[in-house]
Amino acid sequence: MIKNLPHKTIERLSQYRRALLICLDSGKTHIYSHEIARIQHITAVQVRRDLMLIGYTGTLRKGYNVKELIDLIGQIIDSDDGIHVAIIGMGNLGRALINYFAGKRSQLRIVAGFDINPDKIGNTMSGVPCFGIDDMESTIQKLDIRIGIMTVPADFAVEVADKLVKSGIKGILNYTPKPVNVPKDVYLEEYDMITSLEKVAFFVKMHSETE
Amino acid sequence: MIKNLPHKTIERLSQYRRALLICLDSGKTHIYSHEIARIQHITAVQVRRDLMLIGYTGTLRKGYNVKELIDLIGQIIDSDDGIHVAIIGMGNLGRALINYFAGKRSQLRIVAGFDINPDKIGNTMSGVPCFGIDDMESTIQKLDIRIGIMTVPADFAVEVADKLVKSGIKGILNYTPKPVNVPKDVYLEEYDMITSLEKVAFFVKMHSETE
DNA sequence: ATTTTTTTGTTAAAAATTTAACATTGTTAA
DNA sequence: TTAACAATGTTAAATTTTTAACAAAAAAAT
Repeated sequence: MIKNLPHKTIERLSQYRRALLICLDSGKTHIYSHEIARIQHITAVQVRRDLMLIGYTGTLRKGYNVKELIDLIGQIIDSDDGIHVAIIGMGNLGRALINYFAGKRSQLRIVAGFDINPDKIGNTMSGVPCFGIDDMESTIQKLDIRIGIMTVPADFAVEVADKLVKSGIKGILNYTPKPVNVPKDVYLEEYDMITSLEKVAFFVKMHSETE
Repeated sequence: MIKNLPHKTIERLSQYRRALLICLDSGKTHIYSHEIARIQHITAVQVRRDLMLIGYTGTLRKGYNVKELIDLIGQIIDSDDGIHVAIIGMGNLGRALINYFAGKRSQLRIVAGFDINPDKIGNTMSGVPCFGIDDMESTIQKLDIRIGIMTVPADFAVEVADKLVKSGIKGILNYTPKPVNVPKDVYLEEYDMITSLEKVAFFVKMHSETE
């Protein structure tokens, strides 16, 4: 793929695919742009525009072929072969993510978890083996892990991020409330649940004031 | 606050505040825009612009007064009195969120959890009492809960959202991978961890291809 | 005392993203 | 057959968001 797709389009493609997979399961073979739009709370124009950008052409008045579209989105956002992912921090959030992914056949496979708690090390959780933080560097290299999801307490965030970088990881998804720094050849995505909640609270307040 | 702040600014204000609170703890009384920027991986101009929008003026060559700025951000994004929040789904993710918030003195207080599992109902987790889903409507009204965080399995998402709306909730934060529909007087924020991970994977792939 | 430096605040420009407008074309209906 | 309709695909406009440019002023350096 030589295209230079907008970041937002990438996010939506992932979401379209999820919705499409559900449609497929329910036996639907075609779907209209406005149906996809309604599911995602966006406009039909935006859906069509995104699909235009990836060069997919639907059938006039029939909509889009669900299966074809799923495949095309896969060609664009997936890698040719599976990518290995690790969870660092096997607390509640780490386990939640593992369960989230368990059973989903996806190009992204969580193949290892890391923790400092000796009680967890050596066990497997939902099929994912837990290693000690000290073995992180070697294990990441041995298992060819490319992406790390950080779900450790905030105080460990910086240290863990540094270790991940040293291990040669290519992407980090940081669920810690603490921002971390990485060299620019490592893709970093940070998400903060507190910010999201505060945002909701703000708009709730906003709305109650303006009525 | 009569201002019409950009959504992105709201998000950043929440993040600035978090960083500022840490600064305050470490005894720092003033901070420069470029220091805030560096922490958040953004530019100093953006910080200054955001602060301009909320009408805060720093001291030339001294930077911003940390305490004052924290207070001002609070005036803008917080409500005058605390807002009550509920977690629906006391699984791993729900508990993770509760622990996240535990001990933080914040205007946002998680005052109830809900679950269908009878073993959990009646217990408290990190100080948050767990109620049955069936009691949701009455409990939400009794405790004056304004915001609901959905952390249930995807299959229950739609049902739970409908119940929340009927209970008179004003904002929903949906961590389910399933988009839900709400009337437009309810503020809805959806976040999907799988999308975030797929996005990281895409840009990792992207980067490896273009070198 | 004057110059340089550093930092803020703000206007203007640029870039990214969304929305609107509309041409096109199968399909259905009159 | 012809007209109306309903959907896609695409260009253009509008909006939102970010970045650049630069004036102003306090502090530091000369």
